[in-house]
Amino acid sequence: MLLMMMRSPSSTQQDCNNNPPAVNTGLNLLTLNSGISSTSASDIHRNPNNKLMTSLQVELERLHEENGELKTMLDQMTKSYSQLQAQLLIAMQKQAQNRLREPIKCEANGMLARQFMDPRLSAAAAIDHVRNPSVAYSSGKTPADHEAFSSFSPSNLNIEVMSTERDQYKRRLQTNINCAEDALDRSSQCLVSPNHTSKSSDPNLLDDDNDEPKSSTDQEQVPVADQVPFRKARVSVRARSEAPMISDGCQWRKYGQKMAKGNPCPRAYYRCTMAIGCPVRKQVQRLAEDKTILITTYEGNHSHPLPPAATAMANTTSAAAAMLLSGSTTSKEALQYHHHHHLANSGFFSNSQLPFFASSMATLSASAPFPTITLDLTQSPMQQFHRIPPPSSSTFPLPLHGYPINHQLMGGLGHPIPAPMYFPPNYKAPPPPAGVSLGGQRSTSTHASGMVETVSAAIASDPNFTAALAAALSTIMGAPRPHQGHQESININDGDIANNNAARGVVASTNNSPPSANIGVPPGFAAWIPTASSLLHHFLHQLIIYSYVPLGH
DNA sequence: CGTTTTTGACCGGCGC
DNA sequence: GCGCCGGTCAAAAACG
Repeated sequence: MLLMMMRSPSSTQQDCNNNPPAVNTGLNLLTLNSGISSTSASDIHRNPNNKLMTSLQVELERLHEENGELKTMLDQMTKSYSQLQAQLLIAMQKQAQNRLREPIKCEANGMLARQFMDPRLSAAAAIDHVRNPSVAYSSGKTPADHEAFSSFSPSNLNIEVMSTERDQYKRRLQTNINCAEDALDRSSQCLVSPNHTSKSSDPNLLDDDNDEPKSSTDQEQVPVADQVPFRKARVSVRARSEAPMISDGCQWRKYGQKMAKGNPCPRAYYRCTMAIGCPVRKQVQRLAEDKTILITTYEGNHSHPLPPAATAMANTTSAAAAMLLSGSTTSKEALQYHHHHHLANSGFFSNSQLPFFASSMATLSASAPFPTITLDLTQSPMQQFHRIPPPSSSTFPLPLHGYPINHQLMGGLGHPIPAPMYFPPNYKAPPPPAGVSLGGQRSTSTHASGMVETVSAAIASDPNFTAALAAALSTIMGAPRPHQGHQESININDGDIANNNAARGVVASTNNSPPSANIGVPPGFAAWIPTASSLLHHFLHQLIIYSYVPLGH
């Protein structure tokens, strides 16, 4: 597309004018090409070599930059598209299995694991699991990806899927399942209804305003995505900071401030201003008990390309939200990770490959109105070691590399918080620098991904986790089957996630990939365990990556 | 002068 | 219905 515009500026400009400026890149290219045509006419005659070359070089540089932006936007659009197709696939599988199985029964405690299920996210995980083993942290795609993926056409599935989803929704209502219908927010995740995707590729259509059905016809034809409930997830980050706001790589504009009940410190509301219509918002408030702790709560997914500094953060929050919504960690009562148990039983500390690290805690809160995952970066390892998870949340330890100290996050208060350094998602942490005190732990070179494996294995090896996972997945699949044992199913032993065939990447935030040969998903329940496990796996990986995000801009 | 922040008003959800 | 509360809006002020 860019080449065409370069070769034929006039026709391109006309094309851009003919089309409504739904896509931002169209406007950018229009400006770019206008610049080319305006500078070339007179300058060629005056100074045919120098000026022309200079202007061409400048324009070429701009072209490269915008090309990169276009690629990013295309990635996002492709991501949404793949998620939609995943949704279709899982709906078809559901239909096939629902015909063979009995209706879903509620759990004994009344809290359905399904409460935090978003079938679309799980479906995205599932299809990614099937499509590509190397999907987890790869945002790059090849033309072969799209070509192969395009063969996975949903067009012939639409009618059947929609009827299935409708029936499923009715059944859900009839069984009085509290499925969080009251907390719809389709904009908070990069998922759109099929009609949206088919009509436009503009990522801005993920906004709230575009979620409403345009007509009764649309409502009839697309009842699935518009009616299936969608939980709004939040990701909260606790960090010690004297600054009024922790810089996370994005640009924010304050649009409100309120005094929250029970807290003398006001709560500030920020909106992302990196793109018009970006739905992402965040709240910043100091903890009432400890005013040195800053609580930043993120909500929504960005509808625009992010700077490198913000990418990891966004991936983290997105992955956390996706994980929360996907139900991989299930409900508050159903699953509590007592990390003492993990530490004792999984060799969490005894692993000789683990260096000194600052531990962080991720707390999954099921409290209304929104499920929230809290990343606590304020506590020292020992504090967390003795910390008791709140009864309404699920907590598990998150090891974060402890060198060097993040003074921005810590606010100079002496708690070892991971250093803010940005690395690409598939980055492997370098070995600790020589001379770094490991606090009594053995000093070895450790990769972040290796730590992910350890923690993931620790969590996944918990029988409670597996049981809850089985319950959660069973709600997706329709009915549980006796799985083949989590240890066999969860094969997390390779630091390179892309090569891990057992735990294949599956989070909504990063999932564009070429499909694998085995398109069909095995209907067995055991096949789904690695998928959910990889969600957890990915989440942990992202959390560790987040510990390297640079602060400040 | 354009952008950002401030701040009171407004709105919707929820409980009583 | 009323009040409380969280969240958002928007006009005015402040800022660069």
